Amino acid sequence: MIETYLLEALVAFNKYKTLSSAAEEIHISQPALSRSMQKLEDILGVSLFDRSKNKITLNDTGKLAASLAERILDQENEMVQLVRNFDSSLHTISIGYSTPGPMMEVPSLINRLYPDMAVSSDMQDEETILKSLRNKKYNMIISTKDIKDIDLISIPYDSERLYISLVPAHPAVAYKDQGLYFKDVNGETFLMSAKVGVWEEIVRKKMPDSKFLLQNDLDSLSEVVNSSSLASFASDLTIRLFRAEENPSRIFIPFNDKEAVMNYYCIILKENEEKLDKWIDFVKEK
Amino acid sequence: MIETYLLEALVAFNKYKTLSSAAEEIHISQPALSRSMQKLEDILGVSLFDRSKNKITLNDTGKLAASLAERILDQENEMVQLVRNFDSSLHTISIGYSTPGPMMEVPSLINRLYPDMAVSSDMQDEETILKSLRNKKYNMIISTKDIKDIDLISIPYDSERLYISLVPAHPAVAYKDQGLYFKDVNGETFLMSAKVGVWEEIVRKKMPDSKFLLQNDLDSLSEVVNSSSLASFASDLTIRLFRAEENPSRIFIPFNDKEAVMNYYCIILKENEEKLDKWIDFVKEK
DNA sequence: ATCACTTACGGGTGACGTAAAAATC
DNA sequence: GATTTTTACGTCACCCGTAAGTGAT
Repeated sequence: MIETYLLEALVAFNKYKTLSSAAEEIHISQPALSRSMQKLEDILGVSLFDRSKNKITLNDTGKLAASLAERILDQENEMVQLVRNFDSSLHTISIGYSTPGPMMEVPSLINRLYPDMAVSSDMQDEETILKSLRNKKYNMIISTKDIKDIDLISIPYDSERLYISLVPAHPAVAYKDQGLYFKDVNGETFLMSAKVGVWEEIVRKKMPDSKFLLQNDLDSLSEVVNSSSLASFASDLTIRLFRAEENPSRIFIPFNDKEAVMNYYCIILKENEEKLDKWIDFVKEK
Repeated sequence: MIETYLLEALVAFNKYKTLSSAAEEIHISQPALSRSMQKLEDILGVSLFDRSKNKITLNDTGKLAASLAERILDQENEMVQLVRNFDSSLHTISIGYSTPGPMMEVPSLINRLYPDMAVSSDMQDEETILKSLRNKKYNMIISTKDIKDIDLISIPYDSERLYISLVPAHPAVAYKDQGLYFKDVNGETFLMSAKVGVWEEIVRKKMPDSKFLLQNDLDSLSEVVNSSSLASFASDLTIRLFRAEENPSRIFIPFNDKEAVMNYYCIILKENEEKLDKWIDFVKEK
């Protein structure tokens, strides 16, 4: 049988055309490469090169061998990739989201239930995450829609109400206890994360006269928010997670509109039921 | 990169299920195989086995790896085959025939022109050899038909006249000088090689009342012929090749029928023109 | 006790690099 | 003289087999 290093040597020579340059490229000495080529001919029992005293080139047989060798090496690399990916998929719970709220909470919950598993998170629009769930790119998604299907498990998972975040001096703070409506603050300028998923569409629609200053980075967003008197958004979920109530520089007031409440569903492929058994029990009992 | 011996080891283990039996099958010690499996896991950075203290089995990742490894080994074997076949095709002139006459003569002529080339000979019916020429299975065919085509070279190559071979006591020997006709010996019983190609059809058609005793092996045919007084066939070509005229136990009389003469054409794919240049010149000058 | 696997250890093959020679440009 | 390839030679890596150890049947 032909060892892989010989195939690599042949492919390198075919690519770089001289023994010296090919040897340099694959970090072996030039005599070593020369010997490897001889050995390959010996194993195959076939002449692969046209040799003159200080020149060596592949003959037709050699070119054929080199192209076949390249295919084998490609396949070997593919094997390594596939095996590593498969293995990592066994040790990873991959989750798709359409809004950032659950994405801040779920990974740590998962981590508590499956301490040896890695968790990967990804946010895309509703349609994309559902497709990727079916593609098995995700093991589960947190959707804003309750999708019933024979091969899917859908469990209600929490809900999230949008809040407005205001400096204490803002006049709308008067609504703190009773809450307010989008129309009450339509026209206000908001600082907002660029990655809020479906929320963006809602606030733009309900407050068409408002301006939204999008910030890509979450850290810089909170920095800007803290040093500015502009309004921004929060939710019951983020307030709880970040203990934001303890921050005296901001007052949070809930929106009362029905559109300000997002109901989430945890959706899992039936075939992943066993893998996520503990998580499913946890969500159902919530 | 993963060396081939590691893939072989993995595939063997997958096949024989225990390290000890697999090791035996591939003629290495069991500890060596154990180490190879560890090394493979190390290279891939992945666990391939479920291990208990004295039992080891492939896990799902391992099964995936084993099946991918098997494909790679298959491809490597295929490479060896293809390269060897290609090389041997470079050193072989492969010729298809539809009759045995030229097959007895051409190889030695070729050999004289191309002393370093091997010659392979094969007899099939007209249709098959033409197809195999186009398939590149043959470099050239000796056909009984003159085929004109854009990608073919067709050169008249010799002709062959059928003779009857008789014991001197046979009454038809009287025709020795003037020749005879098929109808003159219709009804005669002939000893004949089973591999005479298109000749068989001709003699059966022209001498419908004759019986033909077919002999598979050429050597035993000539033995039977020599020890029998039955008629058999020869041709100017075989008489010349075997100096059969010097054999006193047999008289050869030509058939005068036009069907008793076969005109041959040497047909070559244009793309093989260069490879067979010397042969083409030789045939043209004949 | 036997079997199956792993770990430990010493040995030998063979792939490597360095050096040198030969040939071409 | 610089470059390219091959041959020669000594070295070292590493793969192997033997032996020993551990746990399961």
